[in-house]
Amino acid sequence: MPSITAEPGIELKSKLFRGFSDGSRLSILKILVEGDTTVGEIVEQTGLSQPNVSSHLRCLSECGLALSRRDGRHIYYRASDPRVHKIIQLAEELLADSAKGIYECTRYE
Amino acid sequence: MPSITAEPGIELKSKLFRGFSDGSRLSILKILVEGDTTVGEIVEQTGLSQPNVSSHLRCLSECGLALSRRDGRHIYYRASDPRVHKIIQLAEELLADSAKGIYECTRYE
DNA sequence: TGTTTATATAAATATATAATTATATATTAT
DNA sequence: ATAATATATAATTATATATTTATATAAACA
Repeated sequence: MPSITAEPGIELKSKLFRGFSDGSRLSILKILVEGDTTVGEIVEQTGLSQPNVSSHLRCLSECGLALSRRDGRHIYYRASDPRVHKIIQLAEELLADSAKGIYECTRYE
Repeated sequence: MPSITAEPGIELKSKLFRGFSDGSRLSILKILVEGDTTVGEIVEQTGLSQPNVSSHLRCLSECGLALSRRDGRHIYYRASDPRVHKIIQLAEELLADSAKGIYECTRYE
């Protein structure tokens, strides 16, 4: 990523946003901000395959957006910080105001 | 994207976050939230190639995160909404805190 | 009008990532 | 110890996307 004045940590920040930038992960995050949830419940609620959910959860954990704890054979996941919820809410507000423009967005380069 | 209870608009929201989810775009956004900037200035400040910047600007515009206006042969871009800045700030805070948490961690349990 | 400057687009390539299928690990119960 | 349940990992495939190089458009100016 060639960049002259690239602020240090910019890659880290963009990685953080990747947690939110996929439909499956965002659905999962929206469940996690409501509270502790097992992988199985997430699988049920999203309709995604179990390995797929597991893979996304790993990504979210590594990015610092989710935390987990084991209880018996279940593993409970939750959002790591209330700001995860705030970020989603801000985006939803922003989107509500400019939804029309984004409808036509099909490219991401 | 197989999803049972996928909230309507979830794909749209995740698309919005894609604007932030790439290092080059995030660098550009951080410039845009400071105010009107020409493409040339962005190219200079980021060190990215002109076509690359142009391409990212198009994405940001289509996603509703940036607006533009032409003035002579220059085109000025800016963030579309103050919430763009807020979202970035929240993410930075979140990262700073989780980094701090790791830094301050002296116990290994 | 022709040239220079500023920005956008197109084509090609390389890389990243999401989802699937199959399998492994960890915990509890029998 | 074995089976059942819950979750994670690996390998594969398919698709998305970032970047480069080359070219096109649009405005200002000589």
